[in-house]
Amino acid sequence: MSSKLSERLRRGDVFEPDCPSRTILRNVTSRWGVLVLVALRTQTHRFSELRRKIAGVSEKMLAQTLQALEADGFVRREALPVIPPHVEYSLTPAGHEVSRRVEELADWIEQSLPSILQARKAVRS
Amino acid sequence: MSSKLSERLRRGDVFEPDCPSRTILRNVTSRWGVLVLVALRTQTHRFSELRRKIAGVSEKMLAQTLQALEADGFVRREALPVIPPHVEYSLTPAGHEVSRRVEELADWIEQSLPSILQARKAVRS
DNA sequence: CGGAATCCAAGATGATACTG
DNA sequence: CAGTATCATCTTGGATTCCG
Repeated sequence: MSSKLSERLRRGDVFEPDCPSRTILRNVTSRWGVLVLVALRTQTHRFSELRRKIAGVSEKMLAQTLQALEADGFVRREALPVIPPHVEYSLTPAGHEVSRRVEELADWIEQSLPSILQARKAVRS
Repeated sequence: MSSKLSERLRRGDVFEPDCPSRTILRNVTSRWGVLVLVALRTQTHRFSELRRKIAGVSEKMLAQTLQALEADGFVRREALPVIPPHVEYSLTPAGHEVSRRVEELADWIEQSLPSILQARKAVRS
């Protein structure tokens, strides 16, 4: 480590327990955050569409995840003032940047799944 | 969706709740899994070295995380039969592949942190 | 439809003590 | 040193209910 603490904090350092980058990273890599980011890559989605696409997520967790990603500036929320309500979720430019990297990770795992499962040991996590 | 369910499961699909790829993804993107993978990129590490490098992790969680990543075939554990014990952790070839993608994500967040924090809203997750 | 609010179960995390 | 075991706690996650 050649850099001083102040420098590392300015630039962000996930190895520092109090660095905000850890929080961002947690939101992005959260159980549903990953899937939301990947799901929104192809197109904007309504709340209920996301719920269907991301099988297994509850309303509560999806709403919570979307709020966190919106707060971090990765997701844009547009509510059309109509009845019944109509809300569109899409990626911001920054969101597009992260989601690209998240998807690369997810894609690699999906494609490598067969060999991963073979190499997998019997030990349970 | 043009592919049938059977095909999607063969190849891995993180949007399928029962697909093993979701479990792998969770282990890899877990709170400490991400940091372990990035930490091991530069070099092999002993248990205590990892604990120091990944500030904030408890012994229990580090051990648990390492076991999960080892079970998935991403981390190799080598215990030298000496007293006191000496254990080395390193990445397998597959582990190197995932960690590369994980690091790209972490790096982007670290470097973009300033602009992310500016765009961040006051809403709390 | 798209949530917010509430309650509760389950899992993740941590501090501490102990051991080969 | 490198863990394991135990217990306490904090956070996640889900089901349900209600509302504009």
